Amino acid sequence: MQAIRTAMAAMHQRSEAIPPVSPAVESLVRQVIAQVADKWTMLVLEALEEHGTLRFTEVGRMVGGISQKMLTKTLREMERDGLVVRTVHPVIPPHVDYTLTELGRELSAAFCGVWTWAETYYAEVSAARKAFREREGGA
Amino acid sequence: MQAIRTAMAAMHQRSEAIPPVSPAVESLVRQVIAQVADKWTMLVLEALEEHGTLRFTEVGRMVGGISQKMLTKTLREMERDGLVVRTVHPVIPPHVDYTLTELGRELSAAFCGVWTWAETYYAEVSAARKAFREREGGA
DNA sequence: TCCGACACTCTCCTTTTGGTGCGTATGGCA
DNA sequence: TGCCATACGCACCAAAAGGAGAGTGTCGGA
Repeated sequence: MQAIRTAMAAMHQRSEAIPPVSPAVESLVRQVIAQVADKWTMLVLEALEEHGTLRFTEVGRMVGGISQKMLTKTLREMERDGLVVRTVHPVIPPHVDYTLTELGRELSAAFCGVWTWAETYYAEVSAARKAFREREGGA
Repeated sequence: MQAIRTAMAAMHQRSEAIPPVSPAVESLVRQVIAQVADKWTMLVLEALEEHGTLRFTEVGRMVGGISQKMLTKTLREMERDGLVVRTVHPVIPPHVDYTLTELGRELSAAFCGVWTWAETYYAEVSAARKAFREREGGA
């Protein structure tokens, strides 16, 4: 069934779906979106937005339920993408601070709408899931 | 290093980081966010918002670069969560339509800010990545 | 004296994600 | 007669995500 893929690719190259922006920009935007539309990124963003500068373990506490591995990775990626600044204080028990950049704060503001949506409609999503289960799943 | 995890869990249970909302709601909201903050979900949402009602292959074309498996899965989850309506026309070459619900349109609107952010700042993200590479990576 | 704390890194392991390709039902078209 | 198109489900497989736990280096406190 690669016919569908071929058709997709062809259509995509001809960019029928996206007339206003160039394919290159589209691709970059999608890359950024895919990177940024991540659960942990969103959560860390929220934590830093709400509490300002935090150190490693504090971010972990605020986010809750994240492993150090994922925390390190997420923070590194956010630093790479210019969303946070990482400040290392070369003292003997290590001390590292993380702060949102302007870019990070902007993104946080943009995600605010999604948070609001989730808080506003999570009950409806639950209801929809229940209805779906009863319609297709259990019955 | 499960000390950190234990501390996190304890803190989280005591919900020091999230005073305004109850932990149960928080958990649900996070679940919804995690579900919805997905690359394909965002892309499908965009496609349906922009083009209205589409059928399976059309969604695939609009999104671009998605396999049928992921398309099916994403669409099913969105249907389950009440974001799209799936209408099956029982004709012999199968015909299935997908349309956003009001909930879906609201979410799409909420994500609009993130899209705008990405379009506005993708160049800065690229620059930040380049700088980071030069700082830590290659040099 | 010896453990804990910080901010990681590294290894091992399981789970999830995602791709490819095959099957399917059948009316319409060649 | 026989192949195509639609919207999938299913099986198999590779790759990536993600968690658990151990190691690190030094210093201050018990």
